Amino acid sequence: MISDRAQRLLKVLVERYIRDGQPVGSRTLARDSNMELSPATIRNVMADLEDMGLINAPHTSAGRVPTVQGYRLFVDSLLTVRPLRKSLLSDLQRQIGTVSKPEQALSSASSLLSDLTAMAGVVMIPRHNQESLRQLEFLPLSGNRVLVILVLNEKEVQNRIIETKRHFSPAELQQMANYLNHSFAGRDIREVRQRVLGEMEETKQSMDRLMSEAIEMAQQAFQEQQEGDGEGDFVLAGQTNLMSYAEMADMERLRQLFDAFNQKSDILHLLDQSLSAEGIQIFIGEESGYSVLDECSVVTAPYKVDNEVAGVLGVIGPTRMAYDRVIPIVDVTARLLGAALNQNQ
Amino acid sequence: MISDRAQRLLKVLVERYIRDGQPVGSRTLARDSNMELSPATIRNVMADLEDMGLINAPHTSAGRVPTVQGYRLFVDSLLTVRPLRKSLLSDLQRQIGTVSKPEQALSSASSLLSDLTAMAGVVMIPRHNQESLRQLEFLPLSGNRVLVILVLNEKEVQNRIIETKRHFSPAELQQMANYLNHSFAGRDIREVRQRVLGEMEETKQSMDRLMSEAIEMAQQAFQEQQEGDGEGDFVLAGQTNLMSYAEMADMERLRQLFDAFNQKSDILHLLDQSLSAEGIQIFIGEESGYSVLDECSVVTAPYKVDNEVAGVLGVIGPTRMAYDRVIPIVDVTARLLGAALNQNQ
DNA sequence: CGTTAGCACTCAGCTCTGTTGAGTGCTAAC
DNA sequence: GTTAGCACTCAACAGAGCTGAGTGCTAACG
Repeated sequence: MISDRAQRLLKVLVERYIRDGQPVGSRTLARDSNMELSPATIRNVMADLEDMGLINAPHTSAGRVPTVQGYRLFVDSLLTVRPLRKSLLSDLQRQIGTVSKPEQALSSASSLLSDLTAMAGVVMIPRHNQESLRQLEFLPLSGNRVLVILVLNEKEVQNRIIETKRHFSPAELQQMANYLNHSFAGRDIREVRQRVLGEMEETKQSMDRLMSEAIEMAQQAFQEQQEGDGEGDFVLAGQTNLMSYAEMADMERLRQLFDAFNQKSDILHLLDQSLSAEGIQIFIGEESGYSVLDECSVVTAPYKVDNEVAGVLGVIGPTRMAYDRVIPIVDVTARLLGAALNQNQ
Repeated sequence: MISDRAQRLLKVLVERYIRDGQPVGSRTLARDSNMELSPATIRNVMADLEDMGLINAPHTSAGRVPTVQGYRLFVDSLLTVRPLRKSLLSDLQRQIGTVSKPEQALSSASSLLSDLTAMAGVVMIPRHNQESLRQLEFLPLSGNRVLVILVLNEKEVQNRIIETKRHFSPAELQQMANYLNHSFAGRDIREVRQRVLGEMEETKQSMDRLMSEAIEMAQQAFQEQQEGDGEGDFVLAGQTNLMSYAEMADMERLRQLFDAFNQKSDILHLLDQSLSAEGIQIFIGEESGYSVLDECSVVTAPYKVDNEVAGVLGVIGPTRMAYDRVIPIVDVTARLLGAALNQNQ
């Protein structure tokens, strides 16, 4: 339906528009395309492209600008990604690979994304989909409150406060912790959750009263746990980069976007969607479905730890971004971050 | 040196300028001041004020605008703060007082500041100036690395990883932790730090080898501790409010400010200065000494827990802010936050 | 029949222009 | 000391006119 020639011209037009942000006219396109066509011919083709909804003119006598559908076609079948330069690649490797703490790897990945693309870089913090309980500790607080410390996955420490039905002595708490550690240490946390629920029933009468109380406390501890975990979070760098783009110039739109960064929810939903995708995913303009991102594009890639998808990272910028550069950057960063987290854990 | 009449006029001028952001001319001022003076007289007075460096005119035939010194005089001796309305006060009390977790109190204080003032609200997270060690735990990791868990002040949990000289068995680690808990539990953390250093020397040969190794590890654990602690941090809300002020309109200035929020260092230094002050502190424009804040004013107040200054909170906005409203808001919020943290701990 | 040149037309953006209104400083009179 | 009057300044706005980039349409060309 869409001729080869028209596609080639669309490609040149989009590239040109991405390069300097001005609507592209027929003469410019004729020169740029190296196709030995006169501007008049180009104009005919452009009229066709406009009918197809791939480009449009901001006003009667301006050049043409790609529409969302135009970008889509461009990204899906016209784009030639340019591979990263060797030197840049080893730079990246050094900067992500050499950090000691995993949180550092995340934030440096985020900064790198934002630096390299001059846009905003986001890295969703990994949700370990397999968390094994290593050790559990109870410490008494004032009243009936107890501080629970959970050590997960070798070296991750989490803590929360639970309210118990009666007061427990330090010795009792110690005993309960011993029992729970003995029964559950080394198991996956989801398994623990389930077994705790199961044992609740089972031990109601049959067992030592203290043990069944221990199970009850464990249930509380792990239940809240789940909630705090699902919240999710991400590391962001370079929002301010977005301020320089003319497309974002009107304060109101930018403000909404910044607010979204703070509230995180919309952005998180979008990243969540990308979790299940295999490789690079691109949301152009309104495609994302979140109105805050209306004149933005988002390029994401999941990263893997232990061959399991652990999280997503990506870049947020104006629709008119250099996809050919951004895509490999996001891709490579995802791989490198996965590798760094793997080796480092 | 500066006549009473001139002061009264300066006050009206500043108030007027704060109200609607336009340079104030002699006719307006004559009307506003209710002083039965003609514009011509006012002009004479204004010329005097300009000579004193308290106001100036953006261009030849515009009205006058307060200078930094003008604001200073206004804030220091002319300002009449308007007390908060009863209803607002009880609103505040409800919103800060009823949260369960201390972190929630901090972030809700920050949001309240930003909502009420329509500017950016900052709350420095409290640095407990007295941290007592409650319990310490060592867990072996791969290689010679050990995970240290510190429980401070009843319910605060911190953890870090240290590298040991040789490999320790879990039993050894347990023994060392027992020893350290026995010797140091309940003591102030700074005291622990000092005593650890002292005992190092003392125990070098005289004691059990394991014990002296324990001391060495403790030193590592607490030393890094200090560093992580001094970093400081704050909760911020409502940066985007700043985008609506005409004063901040030029992107570059705003961008610098946002970057400062991210890097936090400049802002933290400023807040640090306010830690030692008794009550409300006000930095107007360049007074702060940090060029990012050049056209901003910062109003801060320390808040107390246990009658000891625990942290600082405040508001950042354009120099032209409604000081008479902002000051009581910051003041009351500081008190309420202190009360909330007190009762809740 | 696809391609091209030519032509009339549109429109954003710029500069130049004059006008208006708010404000000033100065001087002389009250 | 206070005020009225006057000449002057200047930002802001609106209108006019020009330019350059671009368009759609039509008719001619290979």
